[in-house]
Amino acid sequence: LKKGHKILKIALDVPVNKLFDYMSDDQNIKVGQYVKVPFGNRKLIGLCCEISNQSEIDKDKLKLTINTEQEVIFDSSMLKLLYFVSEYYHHPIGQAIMSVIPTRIKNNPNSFRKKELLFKAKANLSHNIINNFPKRQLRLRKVANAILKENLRQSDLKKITSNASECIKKLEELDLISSEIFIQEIKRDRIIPPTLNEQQKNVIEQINKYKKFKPWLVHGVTASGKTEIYMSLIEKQLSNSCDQVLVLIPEINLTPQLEARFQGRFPDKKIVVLHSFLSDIERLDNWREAKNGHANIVIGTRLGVFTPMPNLNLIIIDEEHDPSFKQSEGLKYHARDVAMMRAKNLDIPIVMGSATPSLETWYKAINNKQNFQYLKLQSRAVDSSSLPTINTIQVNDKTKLEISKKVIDGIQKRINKNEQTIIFINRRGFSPVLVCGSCGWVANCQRCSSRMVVHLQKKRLKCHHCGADVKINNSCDDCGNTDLFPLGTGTQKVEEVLKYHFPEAKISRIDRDTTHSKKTIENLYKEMNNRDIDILVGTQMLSKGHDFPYVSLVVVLDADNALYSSDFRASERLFSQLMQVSGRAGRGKIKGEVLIQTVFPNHELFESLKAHDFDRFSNKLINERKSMGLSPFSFNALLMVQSKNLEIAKQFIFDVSSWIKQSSLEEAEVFGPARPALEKLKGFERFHLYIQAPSRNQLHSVIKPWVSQIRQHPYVNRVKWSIDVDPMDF
DNA sequence: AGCACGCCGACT
DNA sequence: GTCGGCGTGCTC
Repeated sequence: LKKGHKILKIALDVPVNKLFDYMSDDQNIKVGQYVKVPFGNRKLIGLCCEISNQSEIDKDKLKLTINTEQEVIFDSSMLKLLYFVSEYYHHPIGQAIMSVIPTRIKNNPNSFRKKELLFKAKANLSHNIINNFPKRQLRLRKVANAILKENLRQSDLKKITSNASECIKKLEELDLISSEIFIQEIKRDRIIPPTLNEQQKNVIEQINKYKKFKPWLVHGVTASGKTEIYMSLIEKQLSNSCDQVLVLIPEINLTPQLEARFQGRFPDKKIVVLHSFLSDIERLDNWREAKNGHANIVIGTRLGVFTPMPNLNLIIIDEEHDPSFKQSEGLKYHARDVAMMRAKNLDIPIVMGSATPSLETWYKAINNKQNFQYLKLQSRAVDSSSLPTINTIQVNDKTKLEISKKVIDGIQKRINKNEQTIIFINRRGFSPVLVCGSCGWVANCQRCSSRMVVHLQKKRLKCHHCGADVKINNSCDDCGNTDLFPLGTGTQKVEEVLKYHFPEAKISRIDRDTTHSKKTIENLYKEMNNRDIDILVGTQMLSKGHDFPYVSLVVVLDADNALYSSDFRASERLFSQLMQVSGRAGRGKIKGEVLIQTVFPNHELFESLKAHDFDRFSNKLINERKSMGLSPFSFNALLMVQSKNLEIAKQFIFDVSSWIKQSSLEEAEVFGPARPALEKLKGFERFHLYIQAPSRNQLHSVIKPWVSQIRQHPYVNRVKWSIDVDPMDF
């Protein structure tokens, strides 16, 4: 090793589970900085993870780094977390690290958001001076007058005249104006915190007793005032100006209202948000505010769990049960579980809240596993709002797709009272498909083994898996018959039936087809709050914690298909969703009612729901899971393999399956290989292999050597494969 | 992953 | 003859 040279261990975005060694003579280089390096015959950007004077690699193979960036991206505690995450989820270290860095830095490490300037008149700028400007320089006068009148934002310059920036330059040369960085004034209407009830106070007091690592589950019915509890805990944690708190929330919940609510509660604290609707540069800006410790409160969706925060001392996870905390592509992490690891590493408390906790968390909490503490809120925070009455409506196979008379009457009653109705359709696996009346042919997707969904008003068929979009044929592909009709209930069809029954009512629909942007969702909430909508028809999106104060009726159609789903989590999800949508009713002063159409009104799920008894149904599910050895009584991983070539996929999955079956006779059970519900997706033939172990340690001790073995398989580069630890959709 | 190398078949 | 298809192997 040359004198003055160091060895850097660098994380690169390549699917090889190791760090790469490079030489550098940069004396100031620090762990966590970005470096550009030659890799093969391309140049890559990577993160310096270790600095050493040793290398296992032949000296003549070691290359020199090209350059390094000043900014330190991750400190050692973040790197420790990322090492752990890479191991836990069996994802290559370099890809794990690189995938959680804001994309903007990767593309252009030196990009900072351009600060907008604000131009101000200096004391010597006066009408007199302006009048003495040369007569011909009308534009200069115009700009000067504007600034004299009031401070001028850079973005407003063009409104005055086209060459305003030249005029500004001139005025600055004449020393008549000054400029400073423009800071958007945020309306900070201080929100006076509501008086807390006894149970809220009790919860807060208990949590505040501990300063060190402790996971808490706050289990409170909808509208029991969980957010106010978070606020109070945050207030306590932010006693110093440099203290930081991380709040993680589900994807759909992050609205400007929430941000405003936090800002109102903490008017003198810096709050930043991190979610997918931000532009890259905004995201980077906010991320940097968190990293340099300026931001006191970081509110983010799942990726937010990887935000560097030097003075983090509390993590809050709202709606802990929400599936959007699990990333399903690339590094398949669960933000809640990563947050647990992070809190443990930092020895700080972590608070999870939900009205319908995930079975896993609930089970851990009530049994104090992993140090978990369980806290329950029994009643709603606002006294006048009581829980809605829940009723089932018996339907049979023939009538289950129709809207029953009781529902129609209920809706009419609300319309008369100027109250609102929400119609919830559990669309999972249920959409209108195109069927041939004479031979029974069904329109399938060409690339996936799924059915095409009918979109009537556009007269098109769409595949909800790959996005394929084709015109509806007027005749059957198989027999040529023209008797094609849509079968099943979709939100559109329900909307049509409702229009027929209530021609005067204002009906809106919320689902994946109507709601691709944040704006439409926000508009919808606005319209609901202005009572511009009478009936809102929608899917799972409706069950995500939004307040609709004028909704007094919630109707659930199509609830049953989850009861006999092959997915063992389907009934947990349905129960949770129904409890959540039920919580949408009667949030204000109006008493709420929930009507559920079902073929099985006596099913335990509906009985528990009617009694608002989460524990009752959860205990039943826990017993089922226990007897079947499912999560949380086992620890699981799912190997997914896909290839355009069926034979290659088959060969690969059967090979690796036989490897693990041989090596894990004692520690784990292996199921499969099997074809998933969607055998073919986007033209790829798919296979799954499911691994189940009685303990976390056993699962990992089986998988770790196996994954290295998989990476040696001759077909590894001919198939797409990945491992999902703690999978959610199996 | 992304790229080069190398081995085959099918073209001006 | 060589162009390009894909299978294989490697990257500090």
